[in-house]
Amino acid sequence: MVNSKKVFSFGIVFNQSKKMNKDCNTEEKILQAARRVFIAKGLDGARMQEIADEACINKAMVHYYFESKENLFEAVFMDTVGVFFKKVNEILLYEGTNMQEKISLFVDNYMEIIASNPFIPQFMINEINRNPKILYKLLSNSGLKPEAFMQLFKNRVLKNGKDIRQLVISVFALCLFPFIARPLLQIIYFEDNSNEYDQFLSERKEYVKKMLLKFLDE
Amino acid sequence: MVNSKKVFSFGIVFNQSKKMNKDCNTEEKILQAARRVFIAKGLDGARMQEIADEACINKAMVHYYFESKENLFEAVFMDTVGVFFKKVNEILLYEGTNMQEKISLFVDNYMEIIASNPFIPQFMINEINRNPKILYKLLSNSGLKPEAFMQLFKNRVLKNGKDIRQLVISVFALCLFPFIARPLLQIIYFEDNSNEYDQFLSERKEYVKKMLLKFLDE
DNA sequence: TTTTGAATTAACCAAATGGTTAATATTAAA
DNA sequence: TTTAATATTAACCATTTGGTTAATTCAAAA
Repeated sequence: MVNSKKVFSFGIVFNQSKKMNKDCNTEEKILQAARRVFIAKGLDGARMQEIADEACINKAMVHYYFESKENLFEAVFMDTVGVFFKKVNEILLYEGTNMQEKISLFVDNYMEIIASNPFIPQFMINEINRNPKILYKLLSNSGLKPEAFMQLFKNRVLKNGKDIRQLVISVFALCLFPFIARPLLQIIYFEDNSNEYDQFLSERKEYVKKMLLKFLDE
Repeated sequence: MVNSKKVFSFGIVFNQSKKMNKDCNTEEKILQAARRVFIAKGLDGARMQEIADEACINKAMVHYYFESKENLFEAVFMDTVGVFFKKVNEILLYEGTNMQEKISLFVDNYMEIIASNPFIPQFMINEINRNPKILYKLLSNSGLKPEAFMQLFKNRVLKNGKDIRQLVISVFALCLFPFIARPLLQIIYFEDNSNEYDQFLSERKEYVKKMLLKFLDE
């Protein structure tokens, strides 16, 4: 039998297991391999055999630890996006003396986080398209409150409550779109030069801040 | 034998075929059914049988007209995005007396086009991630020139050539992101109320224009 | 009316794929 | 050292799936 530790542990390994093998444990190896494959191929494009190969284990082990492909994918998704949400949550707590400073801090830190996990936005969008309900689970699991973003624009909220969602979504748009549409944009506007695109991304923080602050300036 | 008319016709039906059946022709039925299924399920998630069912024809017909799934997908993609590119190309020709007016016209018309094909951005992004090379084919087929967008910001180019790509990509970001990430945003910021989100989208044109014009204002 | 090529269908096929099983190895506790 | 639970593997299985085929229908030209 199988249902003793693994399923629904979502990458958080409770050390209730007697032996957690020498160098690295199998469950974690599977999760990481699965993440790579799912991100590269998507849920439908991914093959359980490929995940097993990537993790250097027998395919039966994947089912031993996660039962089904669906299950494994959900574990990977919750793990990956959960960690991401936590990081975002952290930077929302950074203090700034005024709205301008808060926004600057947020844009810098947020784009930094995305830059080190550039696949996450697309991964989330794909999954939410496929299965919107998973987001509810995730939101309640992660403690991330949508209202927290609104706090960034406190002054603005008071002045013009109606526009606040337009504004928040614009911030995300400006930050995320260059990552989501990278392959497309890199070909069209950068002759498919990857280095140039990286350069573009690193310069973008300043640009986004400039645009937002000028827009918000009275 | 089979290779007489169909393959690579990409939805453009050349009337070289003797009988083009009464009400609607099969090739077009397949293309439309395939588009629906591919958009809903993705290339890997789509099933040839489902496409056949959706088109109310025998599965063998799909292979008869398009040979392989890959082929059919490419036909659908080229057809769909090709038509889209043509529409965008058209609105780029609209005259405006100055940059401000050009941008306003573009944003209005572009978001209108997207609103009536809201699935296209995500469809393109997915496909380019999977197979970046197809974009080269598409660009040369469609006559859409990336530089054409730059023309929108002619004044700006002269003043600050470096930022022009940041600007163009920001315009697309602000217009497209709310469509790409709709299911996510609708849940988080609109309590999953579809009507409210539609309202948000229709109001967004004004917002985007306001933001861009204020930013570009000297 | 006959003929000829295209259109259509039901049945079929081989490969891929998610998943299982039964046997074996490993580990740590008793 | 024995034991009992967990971890691991190779072989296997049923189903799905993209794709094929051979027979049939259909439509128009001769």
